[in-house]
Amino acid sequence: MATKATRGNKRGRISAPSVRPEDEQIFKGLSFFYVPDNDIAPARRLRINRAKEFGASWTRDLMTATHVVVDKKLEYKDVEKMWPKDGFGGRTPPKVVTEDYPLDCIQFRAIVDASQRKYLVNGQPEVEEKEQEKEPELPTPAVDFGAQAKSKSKSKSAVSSLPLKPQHHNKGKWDYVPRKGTPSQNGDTGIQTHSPSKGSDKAGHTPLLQDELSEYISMMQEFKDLPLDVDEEEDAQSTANESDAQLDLDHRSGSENESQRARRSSRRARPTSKAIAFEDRFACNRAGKKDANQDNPNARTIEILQKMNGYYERINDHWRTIAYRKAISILKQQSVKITTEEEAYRLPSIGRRLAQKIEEIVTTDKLQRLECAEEDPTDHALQTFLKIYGVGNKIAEQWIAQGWRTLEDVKQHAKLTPSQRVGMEHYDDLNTRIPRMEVTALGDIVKKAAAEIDAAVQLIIGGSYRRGAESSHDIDLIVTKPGTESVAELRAFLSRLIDQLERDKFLVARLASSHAGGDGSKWHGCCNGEYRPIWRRIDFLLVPEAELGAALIYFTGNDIFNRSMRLLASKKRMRLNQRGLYRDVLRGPNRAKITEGELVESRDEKRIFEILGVKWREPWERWC
DNA sequence: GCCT
DNA sequence: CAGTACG
DNA sequence: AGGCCGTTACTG
Repeated sequence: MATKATRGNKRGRISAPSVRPEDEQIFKGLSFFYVPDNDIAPARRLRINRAKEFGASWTRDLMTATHVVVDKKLEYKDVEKMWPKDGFGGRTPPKVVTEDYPLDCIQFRAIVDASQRKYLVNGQPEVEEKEQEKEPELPTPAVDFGAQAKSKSKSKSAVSSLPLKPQHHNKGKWDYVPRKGTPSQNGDTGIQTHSPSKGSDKAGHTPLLQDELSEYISMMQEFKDLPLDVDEEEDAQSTANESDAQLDLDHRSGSENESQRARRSSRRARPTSKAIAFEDRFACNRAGKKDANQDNPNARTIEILQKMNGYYERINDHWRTIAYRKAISILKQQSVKITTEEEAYRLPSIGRRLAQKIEEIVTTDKLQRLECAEEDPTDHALQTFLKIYGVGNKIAEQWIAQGWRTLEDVKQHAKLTPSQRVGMEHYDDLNTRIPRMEVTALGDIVKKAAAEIDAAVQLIIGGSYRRGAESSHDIDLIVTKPGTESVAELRAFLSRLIDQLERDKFLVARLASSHAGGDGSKWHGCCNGEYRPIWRRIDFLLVPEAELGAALIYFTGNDIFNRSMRLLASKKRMRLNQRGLYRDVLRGPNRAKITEGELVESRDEKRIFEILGVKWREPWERWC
């Protein structure tokens, strides 16, 4: 719409600049000196006029210019030679920029930073700047663990070496529920025994790189081999599964669409410099930690994209949310600031649109789309409503459609479920974060009560606490006991524990509890805080020891980490959930049953990582 | 929004 | 069943 | 065109 004015001239001759409304006069007070100093070429004449539309004046006198706008085909020395020998007489010399500069300003309706690298004229020395390598032309050769870019064809990772499932269709359910317990005692648990590539050379050679987890895998590999001079990354995983039998399907030739892959440069640093390697190790090492954020060079970009993501979440634009999440995840792993669209576009999970947004953020320090979104008057109400426990998009939307905008409106008019009522009445409490120390203390209270009921029961605090968070949104407790093989063996205990804690006035509300007799395994509710009468969210998860590993992965998270693990598993024709890691079964049209042998591992957290081909990561390294 |  | 919540 | 985590678990 903003371009309408010029559009009118489109096929006619270039007319005099129309004047833009006041608030678009971004160039007011600036005068541009163009190099070359003419407007003969229609294209640049158009650009000059366009700058005028936005308030610039076109000067033919270098001495009065605030900016020197240089044709991209010219060199800096062409500009330099017109520089007055006796200087500018005390006034600040004009800034030298390429012709992109005014265009960007216009596009973003703002005066952007003229000193950015992308506006440097050919041959123009950089002002200062330190890091930020120039990156001549070609992006660095990809060194993704797909590693096709390497001349050696040896590099493979276990990750890509298992046969990949094209997709997992079959939304139907099975009729059989596999039994508990991991057959880990039968040394055969290894998947490898079953990894006969089925001769499906074609099926199993895609180096999946698209999901979040694989990004981390690649990082971990980078980390791993950085002390060496980065020979190859392959044996990174060989330890992960002695299943090197599967290497047989590793001979994927260059068959695959490497061109496609090659487009995307790896975020792996080239091993050219130890300094770089070290830096990257540092970044990668911290990428998985919770505090990897603040000094990330892309922190501001991430911040804004996260806001945008939050908006789409509220809007319930599910798939867009996923795209943003992936992009943010990738961005967090970058050790270098991503400045331009092209730079961003090279990264996996970042397409044209996000790349453009990233550039806009970097150049203008904001995102128009976001500001626009935040102006939506209903958005504030949406944010408020969604923080009520038990209220999701549907309800929130309905309420807003009713015209309600505040909690007061809801309180007066809405019909609430019991859970939502708790969420309403303790809105502030439940949206207050819990300091780590308090989580510890509350956990101790529960542990003490539990010990009096059954000394053998173990309680493990999971969630963000286990990841080392300084504060948590709730308290996640895994309830397990040595020797147990099914949830049923723990249910009686939980029942007694809950009763006791309610008598103690520790537990104050139930939100979602498995009804006795059922086969439930979780209990959600509220407890009193450590000191003040403040309510805290608390979750119990019943876990037989036989499933502890899988449950720990689930309950430790974070959510994105879990989803990537599960996605990765599915690509390998396996399934991961809170009960265990399973190998997928070939299901007939009528959903043939799963046989018991399908459970691969559930007891040992590390084994699940291994079998999945993921290098072990400590809980605090699971921040995505 | 991105990817296959 | 849809909706919500859990990591 | 169709997938994007989980035959998740719980509520009404």
